[in-house]
Amino acid sequence: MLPQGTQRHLGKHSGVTLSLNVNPTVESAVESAVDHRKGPRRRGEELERAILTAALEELTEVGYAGLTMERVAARARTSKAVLYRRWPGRAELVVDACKLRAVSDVDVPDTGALRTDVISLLQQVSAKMASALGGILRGLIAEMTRDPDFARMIRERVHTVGPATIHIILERAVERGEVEPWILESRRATVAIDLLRNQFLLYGAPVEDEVIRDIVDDVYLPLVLSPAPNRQAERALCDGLSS
Amino acid sequence: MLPQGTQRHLGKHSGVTLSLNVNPTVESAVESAVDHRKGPRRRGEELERAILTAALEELTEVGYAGLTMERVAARARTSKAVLYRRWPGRAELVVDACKLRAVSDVDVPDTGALRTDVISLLQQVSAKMASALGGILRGLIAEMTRDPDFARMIRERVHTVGPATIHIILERAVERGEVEPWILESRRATVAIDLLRNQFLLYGAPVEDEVIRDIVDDVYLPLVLSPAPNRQAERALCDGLSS
DNA sequence: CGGTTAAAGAACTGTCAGTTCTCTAATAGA
DNA sequence: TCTATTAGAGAACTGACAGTTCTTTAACCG
Repeated sequence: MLPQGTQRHLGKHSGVTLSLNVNPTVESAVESAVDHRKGPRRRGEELERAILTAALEELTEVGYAGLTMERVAARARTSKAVLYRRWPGRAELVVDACKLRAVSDVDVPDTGALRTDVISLLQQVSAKMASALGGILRGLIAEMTRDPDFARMIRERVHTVGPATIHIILERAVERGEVEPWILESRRATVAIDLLRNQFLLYGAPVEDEVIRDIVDDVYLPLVLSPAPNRQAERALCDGLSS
Repeated sequence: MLPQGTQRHLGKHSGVTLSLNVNPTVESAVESAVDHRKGPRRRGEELERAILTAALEELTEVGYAGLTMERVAARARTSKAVLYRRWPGRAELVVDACKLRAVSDVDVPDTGALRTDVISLLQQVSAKMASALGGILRGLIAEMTRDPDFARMIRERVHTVGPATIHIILERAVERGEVEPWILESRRATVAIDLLRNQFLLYGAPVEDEVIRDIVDDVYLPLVLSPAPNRQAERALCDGLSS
């Protein structure tokens, strides 16, 4: 309505009003209707934690696409300007929020056999997808798909499930002689995680144990295990051991 | 500012203004400043095609996430209300726009051998991803990831690359004896397309022929071809045939 | 205590979703 | 041809939000 420049003039008008200390009743009435800036303020880490926590709560409720700076600020009971002093935009804020919560962290299984390692890993990831984090993950994966820059940011700054974890598992399998070393450089290495992600995105969570075993036994193990004279017999032996 | 109800009153005021036909100069000045509703109008299919074309152009320039009803309407030189008379929201408009352009259509290859069929299909898809459609595809895949309802809408109403096409190819391979019938029901069937999509989403377009051959020869064929006494010898034979 | 920094809140401009209203170009039917 | 109906085009509206600027004043430090 009025140009931005005239705000200063209005501020001076407020100053004039505040000079009416001779009548406390009038001053309180004016202040109550206009300005609420008095009160305890947070600074530094305490404030940032409150903001990141609010962001995570918004992520859980509305996903990445639905998250707004305005609502994060309101939830954290701070002002948008405070957010923009620290984070240039939504993406950076969300990345930091995910780091706080360790959204993507999993334990590296070490069961002594490749099959059970991979099944354990996929089960961990599936459980995470089925938790309150599932919606966050879906939104993050979608945004990574849409925006390669965001994907890079997440990969660089947030530890992600995938290549790193699966490679550790495969390295151990190589040491045990279950897998040949060239598999580590092959596209085959990450197929299990690729298919699990696919399943999650197409059919939602939870991904049942049966599906996980199918991915591992039907697709992944035939791809990565060292050649054997009779593959079907080997599979039957694995099934027997797991029962 | 004023309640919606008072619009009617303003309209009546306009009517009063238009009654000043006795002075054409005054009327032209008032009309030029107020209302531009005179002029030829499109109806039916011509109008819908203009809208869908505008939507496709916006999709190409800004992707799904950046597309707005307001800008589609402006680009099609129509009003938002006209859009909302036909489509409840963005998603439905975009789905119809993609149908118009046959965004996802590919020809089903029939080369006489599974390997060359699959390579041809993946090359077709890769070329499409590298075209102006690549950005549209990226945006659509992201939105399908984010919103399962949107994914269902796309799958039901737009012919999509993937399961259907690969199944036709596999059925022919079954008839030729290259593939056993149980593969059609297995998760293995769609692994090639899954990995191609992965490659596109992680590393962009184009997906090089070398990568496609890697996906097919290293991962897919070992998974789906009928067992043979010596797989390596068979692979060498295929390589020889393609040279 | 005084000066500086930055938090909290207000206010601003512009864009957009979704909606309602008005004027009037098309169309259909008598 | 005329009349009534439909719907297109544009205007205007409310509310939400991005990003920004300004003001007041709570913290903090020397």
